[in-house]
Amino acid sequence: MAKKNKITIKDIANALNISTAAVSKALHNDSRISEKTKKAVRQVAKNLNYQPNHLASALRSGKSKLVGVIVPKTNSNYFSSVIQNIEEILNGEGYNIIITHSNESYKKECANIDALLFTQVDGIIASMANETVNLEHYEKIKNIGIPLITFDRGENDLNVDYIGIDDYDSSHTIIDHLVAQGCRRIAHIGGYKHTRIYNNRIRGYIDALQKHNLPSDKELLIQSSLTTEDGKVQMQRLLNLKNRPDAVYVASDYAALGALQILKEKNIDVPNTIALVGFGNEPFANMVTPSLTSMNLHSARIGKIAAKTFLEYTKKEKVNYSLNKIILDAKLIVRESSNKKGI
Amino acid sequence: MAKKNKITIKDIANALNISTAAVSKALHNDSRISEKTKKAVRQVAKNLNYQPNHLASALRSGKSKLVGVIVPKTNSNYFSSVIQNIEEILNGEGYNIIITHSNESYKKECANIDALLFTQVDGIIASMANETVNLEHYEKIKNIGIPLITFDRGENDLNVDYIGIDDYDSSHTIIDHLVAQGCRRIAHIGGYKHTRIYNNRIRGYIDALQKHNLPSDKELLIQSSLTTEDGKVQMQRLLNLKNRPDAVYVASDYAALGALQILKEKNIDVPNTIALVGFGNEPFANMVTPSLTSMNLHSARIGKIAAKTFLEYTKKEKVNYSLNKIILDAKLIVRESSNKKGI
DNA sequence: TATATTTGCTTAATCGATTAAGCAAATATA
DNA sequence: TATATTTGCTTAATCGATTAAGCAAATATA
Repeated sequence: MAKKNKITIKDIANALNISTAAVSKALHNDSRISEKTKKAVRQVAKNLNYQPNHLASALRSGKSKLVGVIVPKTNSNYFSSVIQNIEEILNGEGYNIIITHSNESYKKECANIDALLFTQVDGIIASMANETVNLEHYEKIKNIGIPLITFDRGENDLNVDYIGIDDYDSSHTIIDHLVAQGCRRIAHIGGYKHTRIYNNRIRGYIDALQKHNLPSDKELLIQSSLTTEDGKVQMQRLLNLKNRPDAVYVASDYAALGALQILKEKNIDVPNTIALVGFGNEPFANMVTPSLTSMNLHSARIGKIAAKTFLEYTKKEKVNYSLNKIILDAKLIVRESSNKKGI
Repeated sequence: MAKKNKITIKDIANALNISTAAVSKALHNDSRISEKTKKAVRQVAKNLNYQPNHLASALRSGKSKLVGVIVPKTNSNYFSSVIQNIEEILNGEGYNIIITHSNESYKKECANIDALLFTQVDGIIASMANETVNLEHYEKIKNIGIPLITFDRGENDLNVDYIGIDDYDSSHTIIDHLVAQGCRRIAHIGGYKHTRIYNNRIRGYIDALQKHNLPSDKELLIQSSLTTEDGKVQMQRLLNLKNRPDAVYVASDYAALGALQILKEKNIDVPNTIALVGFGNEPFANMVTPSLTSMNLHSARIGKIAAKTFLEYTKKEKVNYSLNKIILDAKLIVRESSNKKGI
């Protein structure tokens, strides 16, 4: 019935014969409004089924109570878990989130940022696309003056808060583990060097090999897009080598999955002929046969910290960006694909 | 520098010594504004780096250009694919989407709807939580008069557009396949009957068995939450039967995965002792060993159709809800877990 | 009792963009 | 040439909520 005619504070004001200002204040529990009036306003609001118009209050207050989230993809468990935890924290403080994904495309990422700024979000929490090298679109966010928090894939150059794990150290943990398993010729299918986290993993890989006095063979270090498809391609490339590796450390579970499929196809014994370690601890790591050793990235904690970091900014008068790095320790989950001793 | 002082149409108007009305019209390419003025306005807007204030225009026009999406979970490939495709279509028409997930909880779903309505979305595309039986919160959306489109998990009682697959028919396809494989005692780990899609799958299962003159044993029909965890529990229950099934049709890949893990644990030959079929064709269906036969649900098409259905409504003067059912044919992807003949 | 403070509201401006109504100048038509 | 129409803008109201400024009545303080 009464479909179109939405209830506004004006309707409440008219019903009680008071001003809209009084209604607004009563609804916000202003101390200068009498309890009697407040009660009456709340009652009428309830009776009329009043729903505040968010656009109007957002326009007036300058706060949309929306936070934008940019992830490279939503169909990875890592990112969807981060998102869930961001949402949980922010919902509790009256914020809603707008989720966008770049699909690893720089162009899409730019479009996402434009869309989010257009929607007048109060802040942005982002993890960058693989393609992203130029950071101008992120500088745009900073220029507007709303909080910008990065996680997982961020860049030092941007000089904003960052939450992630210690990638350099994680590589050490993985190499230490593989060496302890008796592996001596360890390959690395890594991401692109221009992305900080992948660069750190590569550096960690090289330094850890050196630490163990193992040769660092150039043909064993591969840069990849880290998709399942490219994992297959790169694993095949490693198998084509005259001198094959006895272990492969892959910087993403998705690519590790592709590698595993090739290894199974070729009937290569995993872990005894070639041990395999992934990164990210996606749920399927536990589902495949052999189950995949992988690094757990604490997605839930990262999401919660990112959200809380944003909330910190909202309490400040002015946004002063700072590279506040929060680095968590990742945990290696050892499974069949790298456990030669069978326990 | 010029951080806080955002550029508005007033700034453009002042720069050119014309009215804000003229600027607004020029930016919207109104035919009553001269080309000369339009060019000047566009130039100044560009120079000043003008970004329209979405909240203001949304408030005035009554259109937020936001669409809410409610899914039970985002970490399933099915839902994330639907979302991606909704987004793709809607972005093309200038809409942004707000993604929320109920986490299968009725309470969370209610909260999501309130949050979306509060944000003044122009429409909602939803798939219901497992827990949802009462539909009052969805009626609220209808009362407000914005488009409501459901997919996958919808209810006839709601009488709104629905996009999904033919669940009843899908069960027939699966049973036909299992019977062709020589299975005679087929169990069904299904969802809750109160959810239409699961009820249809159950009805299809029962009718298909009858069609093949197979006994429909009550102990072989199980209602489940269809999580991986419950898949394990229910598979164990089936194995405890005196008269075990020789095939299990599970209404979700997640639960099928749990079932498969139990079967592997007990060293039961899949598919030869017990054949297994899942539903949803999640990516891991292809990753596990043995790979899992499953129903492909056309997530991309469903997302695109849902978005286009919403867009249809926006072209109409008034929203007239109608149960416009769009039913796609699901496709059975036969893999190792049910392929006894080996090809 | 006279003055100061507090209480409980109202008035009017405002956030930025859009739009109905209208007006003067330019152009078209009779 | 006189009138009608079109062009290109302006003025002012509006979307709904918030808030600074202010006022009268009630209460507190000197």
